Amino acid sequence: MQKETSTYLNEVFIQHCRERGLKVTPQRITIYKALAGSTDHPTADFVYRNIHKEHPNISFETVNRTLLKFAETGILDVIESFSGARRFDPNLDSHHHIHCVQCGMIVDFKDEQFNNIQIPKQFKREYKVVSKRVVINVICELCQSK
Amino acid sequence: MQKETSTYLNEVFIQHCRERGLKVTPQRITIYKALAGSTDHPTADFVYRNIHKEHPNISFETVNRTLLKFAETGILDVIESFSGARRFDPNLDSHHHIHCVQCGMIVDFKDEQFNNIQIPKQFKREYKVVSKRVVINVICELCQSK
DNA sequence: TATTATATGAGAATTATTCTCATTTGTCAA
DNA sequence: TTGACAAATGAGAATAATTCTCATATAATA
Ligand SMILES: [Mn+2]
Ligand SMILES: [Mn+2]
Ligand SMILES: [Zn+2]
Ligand SMILES: [Zn+2]
Repeated sequence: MQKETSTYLNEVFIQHCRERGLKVTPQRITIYKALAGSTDHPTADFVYRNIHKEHPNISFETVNRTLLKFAETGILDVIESFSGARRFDPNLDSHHHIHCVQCGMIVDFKDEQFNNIQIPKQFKREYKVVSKRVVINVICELCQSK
Repeated sequence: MQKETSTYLNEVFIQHCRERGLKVTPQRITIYKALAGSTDHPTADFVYRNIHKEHPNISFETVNRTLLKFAETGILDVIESFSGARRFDPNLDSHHHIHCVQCGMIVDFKDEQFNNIQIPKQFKREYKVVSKRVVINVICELCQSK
């Protein structure tokens, strides 16, 4: 079962790469698996440290470049951050974010109504919309209790 | 008229500082004036370079610290960015952003309907809302033409 | 299996941000 | 007005985040 899931992920990923002209390297497979299905919003450093235990030979440089390459080819998104490190988002479904302004935690939420948000008419011609999202800045429970 | 506007701005700013326990320094006045009424979304470096021509004695460190202090005390906002440098927003009115994913340009837009966006019920108790905004990621006209 | 374009890893370079500390200055009370 | 003093400033160093360079390795293909 574990094995089958893994095999399935591999196949999905290989397909992704083929379609985008990316070589299927062990490093990329590792990084992809670390992110697939996650609703985290990690930094490159976070991904690196996460996989480092199991794969100590993958360099930070490769992790970072791979994440950027994945973003470039639509395998994941670069999302808004409030300075500090760049944040990646492996969840490509249309969704919105709750963002704690103190600790930087980002939580997904779904909302059909918000998905239908349209760019104002006056900007429609000028700008080609890539994506859109509601971002709610909050102080999370943990940060409130400090 | 120019003079009166300037005097008025000074008074508003002095009031701001008094209410927040900030000392009114020439550096802070300069930085405040450079931002007041602007709908830009500058980085600290941009603000620094802007005022440097006229005020070559103000250090980058002071500009940066002042912007952070202003953000801390509600004189301006730190807004979402997509990596690179932190972006500030002197426009405190409730508004939304169109953000070019190529050049980083950010344009304000107003929308009554979007202002009424509520945090989903299930999160209301857990998170204290600080602000909320629609962010529309686009490719701007200029970037499209490249 | 040989070719080749692409990817990787190490280290250096660059950019952005924060820290430290000696000095200066705004504020306030006398 | 004039100190006293807490806060602010500026210079430089330190740290964090990102990108670049280039020699080597490797996936894809024919
Ligand atoms: Mn997300
Ligand atoms: Mn704005
Ligand atoms: Zn938090
Ligand atoms: Zn643009």
